[in-house]
This record gives sequence, C-alpha cells and structure tokens, in this order.
Amino acid sequence: MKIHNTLSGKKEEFVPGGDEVKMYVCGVTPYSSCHIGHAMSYIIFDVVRRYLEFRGYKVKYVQNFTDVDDKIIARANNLGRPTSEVSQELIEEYFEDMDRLNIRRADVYPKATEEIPDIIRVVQGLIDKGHAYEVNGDVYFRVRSGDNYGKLSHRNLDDLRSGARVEVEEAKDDPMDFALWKAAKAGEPSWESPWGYGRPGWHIECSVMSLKYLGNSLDIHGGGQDLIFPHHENEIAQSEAFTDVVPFVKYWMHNGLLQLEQDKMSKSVGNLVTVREMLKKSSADAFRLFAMNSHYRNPLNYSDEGLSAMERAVERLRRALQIEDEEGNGETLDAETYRQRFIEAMDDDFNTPQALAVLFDLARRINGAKEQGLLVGQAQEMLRELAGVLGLQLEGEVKEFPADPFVNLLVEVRSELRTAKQWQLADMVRDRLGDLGVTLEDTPKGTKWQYKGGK
RNA sequence: GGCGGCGUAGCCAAGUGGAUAAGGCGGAGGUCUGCAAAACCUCUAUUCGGCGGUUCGAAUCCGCCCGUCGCCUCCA
Repeated sequence: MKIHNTLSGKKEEFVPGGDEVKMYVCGVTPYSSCHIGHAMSYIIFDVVRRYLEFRGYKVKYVQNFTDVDDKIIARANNLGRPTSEVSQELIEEYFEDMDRLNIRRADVYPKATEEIPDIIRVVQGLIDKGHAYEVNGDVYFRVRSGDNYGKLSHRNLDDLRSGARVEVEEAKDDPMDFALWKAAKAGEPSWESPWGYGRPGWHIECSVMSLKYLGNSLDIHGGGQDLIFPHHENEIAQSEAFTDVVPFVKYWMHNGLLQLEQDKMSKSVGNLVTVREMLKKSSADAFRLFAMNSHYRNPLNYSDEGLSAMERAVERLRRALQIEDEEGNGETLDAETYRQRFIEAMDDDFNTPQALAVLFDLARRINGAKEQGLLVGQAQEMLRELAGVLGLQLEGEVKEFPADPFVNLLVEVRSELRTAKQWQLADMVRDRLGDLGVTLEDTPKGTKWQYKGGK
C-alpha cells in the first residue's frame, strides 16, 4: 500500500520498520470543547488505524494530551480553578465525544504533566549535546545546530526569518529558536528543574512521549496540516538531535483542514461548531461519511446541507443491510470483486471517497440481486465488514423509546383501515406520523416503521 | 514578501497521460404500490477556471494568467 509522505511530498510504498506499526497522532490541548475539525482529523486517523489492522498489521497507537499550556492556564485563571482540574474535565469530555463518533481509543494516552521527569531528561540531553541553551531559566532549541531544519515544511531558515512575524527576543541566538522549557511566571503551574521552576514548552512533550512509548523511530506520525510548521518541524529537529536516529518518523501524514464558511475552523478565531452541537443534528455515521467523502489531504468545507445529504446516503447503506434472505432462493451473490476494489482504493493512500463508492455500488448490487431472487446474506456481511473498516456502524434502531407502543397502535389501526380500503384515513395517519418524525413503509410482509434518521 | 494546496455536473466529490470522466445528494422519466415510501432501471459534465505549449494522445505534464484557501503566530 502507498501513503503520501509530507516529508517527501510524494506517495511512497508503506514499509513499516518492524512487526508492529508504530503510530502517533497529535492529540488536543484541552482548554475548550472539541470542534468538528478535531473530529474529522481523528476520524481520519481512526480509519488509517482500522485499515492497517484490516490489512493484517499490528498497530500500536499513541495519542497525547498537552495538558499544560498558556491557554489552559488562562482559562483556569478565568474560572478561578486549578489547571489540572480544568484540563481533566475537558479530557473526559474529549473521550465522550470521540466515543460517540465511534473512534477507537488509542493504546496509550500520555499526558504532558505526567511525563515531566522524562521531558527534563531530554531537555538536559539536548543541552549536553550543544543543541539547546539556557537563558534566565528558559531553555531554547538551537535551530541552526543541525542543517536539516525546515525539511518537513519545505522552507529554509533564511526565508522564514525574512517574512516572520515572530517577535524577536534578544535572548535567543536565532529568532527561530524555540522554547523547550519555560521559566515559571507567577500563578502558573510549575515543576522543579535544573534551570529552576518552570514548565515544558509546546513541542517537546510530543517528542518525549513518542520516543518513550514508541521508540526512536516511528512509522506514522499524524496530525492536521496546521501542525506541519512549526510543531512537527520542531519535533523532528529536537528528536533527531537527541537520539541521532534519522528519520524520527518514516511517514508523516497530514489531513486537510475543515473549513467553515470558507475559513479554517479554529479555536482562537471562534468560528467553530463543537462535536456536541453537530451530534444533536446528525448521526455519527453521517459525519464520518461526510469526513471520508473527500480525500483526507484536501480541505473540506462544512455545511449543514452537506451533512444532511450524508444522512440520506447513510440510510441507503443501512437499508441494504436490512433486507432479509428468504428460503428457497437461488444462487448466492458473490461480492468478492467489491472487496478487491475496496482494498485497491484504500491501498492508494487511503482513498476513502473511492472506497465509499465501492460500498455504494455493493449496496446497489445487493438490492438488485435481491430483486432477482439471489441470496445476499454473504454480500451483506461483506458490506458490514468493509463499512466497519471505515468505522461506520450502520445500525438500525436498537433502543426502545417510550412512544413505541403508541406508534405501534397507530400503525395497527391504520392497517385495519387499509384492509377496509379507508385510504383517506390511512393516508392521514401516515402523513401525520410523518410530521412527527415517523416514516411508514407498506411492504408485502406488513407495515414497517422507523424514526427518521435513526435514533 | 516566502512556501504549499485547490479550481471537475445544480451541490458535495474521486480520477492526475490513452478506449464509456467514480460515487453521494438533488432533479426528470419508468417499474413496483390503493396512493406513497423504499428498491430497481434509464437519463442528468461532448467536457474538467482561462490562454498558450509538450505529445500520436492531456482534466491529467510544462509555462503564464485569473480566482480561492492554508502555513510563515496558538491551532486537528
């Protein structure tokens, strides 16, 4: 299979370094609720992981929480509460949101605040090797200590410097040098270190946690395109400087950003839709379909209309799974070619739009075969399996609602009306139930009903 | 200013050198149905932002232009 590597800018044949695929995805900084841009990114990497496993790889998946940072501190101060409490609450919310989106949990979720001794050890190591230096309790990484800085984002230090809007701090050797460790200011959480009390800088925690939980060379490191620079560039610089192992990461994967009304959705800009808001209106399957319907490297524009179109599309797949085989039918529908096409699509840098096209083709084939009297149970199993690789659940109703017996009663009465050919009354019942969000379908086996959009 | 994307039907969106340009939503017609719904069948881009060029052949490669977005500052 092929994966597009940001480092080379090309699709490359995927060859993991060992038996186990080592995969690290940058997690969130928990200072506010997750928005649907996060959801999209984590859905994409969830699919990457599920697909790798489907193809027989064993995957170790690590995702961090950067639970100490300026914004968390600001937020906690606003609320008059400890930072640890605020971040912990948001982490719990994160898990709830991701669970609802059917995103499988990572194997390890390290937190920056729980890795301080290792962070200090790595920072000290970088100082010892001459890649970092301390100034008044701050420690900076020296970007010019290697000659590879900029290789991921494909820019060079001189270009950066000329156009940079970075405030020049006199203390730094080079304006692009970045903080590994920040000296404590009043009212901030801090930890004791060889350079006095302080806290880790933004990038170092990811390097330390990935090195610790996955080793010196990872197979896949993922995140949004907005992390390419400076975050991932800095991770490479400090990790490779510390371990002398190159490459730190074999395949860098970056997803395009979700946009809202033509602008990037961003916490700091405030133009965002939270996962919770979105899930009030849509099912997890519809959102997953929405996210996977465009290629992961392209930006995607969010719209309510787009999402509700996906709701109807999900329904199409769901229905193909709901039909049942009858006794005494003819041959069995062979769906093997669809499986092959699915694999072909996904092997090509996770081409989910094409993989979805295969699922829709298969759904149509199942429906058509059913009308021809073929047995479709096996094909349905395959559809369910392949959809599952994309994290789609396609479940019909499971839960019982208090209104169910009343709906059943109305449907029963309507059936009597139909038997008596009281079409007007029967249609009125159907229309009024429709207004209330219940759709009826008359089939040869009786009337079926369901709540619109599932439950 | 520097770097990198993107521009394909009413909308969303694959395809990135060769034979009919995926799929979804929407729309039109038909089959089925008491009528619907669902499902199935048919149709819905002679053409891929514009102009040049390379090639036997380009949506696909190259150049220029137009539009648009991101990164260069915290960000999935």
